[in-house]
Amino acid sequence: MPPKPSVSKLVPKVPGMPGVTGASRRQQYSASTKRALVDVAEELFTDLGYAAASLDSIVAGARVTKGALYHHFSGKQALFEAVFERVEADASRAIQKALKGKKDPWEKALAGLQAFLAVVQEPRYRRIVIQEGPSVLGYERFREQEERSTFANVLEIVRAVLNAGTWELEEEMLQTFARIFFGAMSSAGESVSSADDPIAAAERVETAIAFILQGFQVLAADGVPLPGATPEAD
Amino acid sequence: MPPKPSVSKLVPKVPGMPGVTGASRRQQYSASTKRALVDVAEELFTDLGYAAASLDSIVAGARVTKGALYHHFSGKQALFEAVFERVEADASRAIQKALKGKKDPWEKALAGLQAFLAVVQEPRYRRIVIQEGPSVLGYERFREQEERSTFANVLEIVRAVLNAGTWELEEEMLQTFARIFFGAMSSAGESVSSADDPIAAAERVETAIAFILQGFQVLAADGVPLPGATPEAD
DNA sequence: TCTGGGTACGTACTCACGGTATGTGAGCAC
DNA sequence: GTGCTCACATACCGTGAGTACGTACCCAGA
Repeated sequence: MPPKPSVSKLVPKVPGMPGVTGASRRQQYSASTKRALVDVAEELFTDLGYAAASLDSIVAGARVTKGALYHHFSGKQALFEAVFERVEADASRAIQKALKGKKDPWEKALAGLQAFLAVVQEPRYRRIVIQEGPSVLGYERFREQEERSTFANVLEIVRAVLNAGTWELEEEMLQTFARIFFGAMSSAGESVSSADDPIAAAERVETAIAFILQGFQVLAADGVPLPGATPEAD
Repeated sequence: MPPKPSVSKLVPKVPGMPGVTGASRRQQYSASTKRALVDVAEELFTDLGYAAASLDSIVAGARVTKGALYHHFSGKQALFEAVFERVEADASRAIQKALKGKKDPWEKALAGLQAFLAVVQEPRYRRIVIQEGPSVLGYERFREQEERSTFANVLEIVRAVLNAGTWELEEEMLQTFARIFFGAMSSAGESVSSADDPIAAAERVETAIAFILQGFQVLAADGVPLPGATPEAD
């Protein structure tokens, strides 16, 4: 319990909620105002979108004022970026977790795909990362962020799968394939989340991508070189 | 209410040499104010983005006032939608044109892919459709628009390619494959347009996608059924 | 214990921008 | 020429991002 000053004025009370004390948020969590702002912002950005979520409503939800917000963030966009990074980081961690322990590249790929499809269906990921991200951050910054988190996972998986055989791909070609798969999975994931039957849709996506990967295997077995590959002793 | 028998037309009087300054835009192009607004809006939305392009600057560029704008459009978003639809329609036409005359599905696919990669590199398409579209229109409306134009082209190509062999795919599975390829091409296209060497990057993408399609062919030759395919007499 | 500076806010304001309400001249219809 | 509508123009309003500045609190050092 922090030392109680004689009078705390301007306490934003919740009207009609006698159970909630009038103590200011600052007194309760003075150290975590920033987190409270990000929490509320994440919710409002998810529900309303960037433009429609006003700073007034965000600071009201966090029970602070705009002064506090501008103390911690340089502006609305910076607040959004904080939210964006957290959502991306969470998504990346979820995928990493799914990959954990899988040793076989194909198993890894399947687990990663499933985790990715799950993430893409989260409302906050869809809204904040996919829908608003490019517009608010600008395409360059959006791409940078993506590169460091979710895309990195896809790249890792693709690398594992494509290098599993007798190929040793050029880095640029590998990046190209990763881009292609990343886009394929994103788009497919979005279609899954807006499908009438998401479970069936997810299965179709998994089947389709597995089929594509199977094509890779067969080509490898037939000795067809991957484009941009340098032959490797087997 | 009786139907209007005549169409009111404003004939530009233009008594002599129309000076560039002075005369109101209404007198010169009163019938095409709407198009002028869309033209200017397209340019400003492309250069500045949706939020940063103010209506004041748009109406100033079109040499009208906000009253005129709100006479033709219900608001800023409606104006954006008009721009969006035109850009999408142009893109779709460009792809259709590239497909024209190609009979062989593989040839068709390659031409379509190249046209798509070209479209994705246009600044207005990148900014208005890819970057701002989902955010401004909302995901649902964005998806709808896409479905009717660019995606429809991809679907057509994928249908031609996948049905070329001995398969007859279920419609849903076909849609899934089309989604996957659409996403792959979008993502790849974006990476192409932001690459240091777009030409080389485009070649890599074409190579990679051709390789994937080759996998389909080989699997078909090996008699591996496409998932969701009903066998067909050959 | 006093004091000075820094931190973490709160308050009150400005300004730009989207949207609206209303005014107005030009051109038919009769 | 009178009245109506269309195609705008102008003036205004509300909202919301961002800013200037004040202030309570905390800690360090004298």
